[in-house]
Amino acid sequence: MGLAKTEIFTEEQNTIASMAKVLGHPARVSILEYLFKLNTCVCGDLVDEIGLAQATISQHLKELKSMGLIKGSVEGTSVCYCINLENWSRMKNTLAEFLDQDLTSNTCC
Amino acid sequence: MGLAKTEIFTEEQNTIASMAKVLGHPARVSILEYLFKLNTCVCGDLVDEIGLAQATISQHLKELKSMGLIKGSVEGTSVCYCINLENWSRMKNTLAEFLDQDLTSNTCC
DNA sequence: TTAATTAATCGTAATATTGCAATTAAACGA
DNA sequence: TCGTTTAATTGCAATATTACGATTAATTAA
Repeated sequence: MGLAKTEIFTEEQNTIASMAKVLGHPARVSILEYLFKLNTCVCGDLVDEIGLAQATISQHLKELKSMGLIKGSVEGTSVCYCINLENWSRMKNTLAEFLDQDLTSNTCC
Repeated sequence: MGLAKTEIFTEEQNTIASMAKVLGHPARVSILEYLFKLNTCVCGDLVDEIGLAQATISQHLKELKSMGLIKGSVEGTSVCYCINLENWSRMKNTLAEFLDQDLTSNTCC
């Protein structure tokens, strides 16, 4: 079907999955790393930095924005992007909690 | 195209993306949480536990197995699954390193 | 106003993902 | 052996994702 049956899972499970999903493409990972590395807003040069067409980058930026991980502000003819630290932190905590699960004992395998 | 241009990204970026991708579906999140909760191998009852068809569960298990996050051992007519702790830990560290990026200063936004 | 620049959006093609019914394969018990 | 049980695989349909050319919208500079 191509459509996940979100209604049979918990809110938490759907949240974790959608957070992970937005990180599930190397272009978006690359964009995020670049924004962190620059440590400031990035106006324009994302298309040059990553080797994808302008329309494709714009689409990935839209997904990152819709998950709240980045924010963009219009600056003249260009748009400046940067990490949304509050939401990034929220995501980090949610995913870390999931990843930090541990088995106290591993009785069989 | 539907096909990610993996060749233009770094090995690390592709690794992070593929790890995140496998966590990007609530059914797989649910399976992993169940395996952690039970704290032991699970033989069979995954289909009852999660409300998806047997073929669908089997497919998700296959993806988790191919990423090395779980391992299954044949136990008579059924198959027992459990978390692969070494690989889980590896993934946790890789993703944590990515998520722990921080901005020392946020000069513009 | 007009041209130039930049990024979003639209439209489209190719591929991937999700889900399930049906079938197959493997192992056990009678 | 034969039926039963369990899970993998196959085949298919529906939807999602990725990518990009072309267009549009918005802003600036001349």
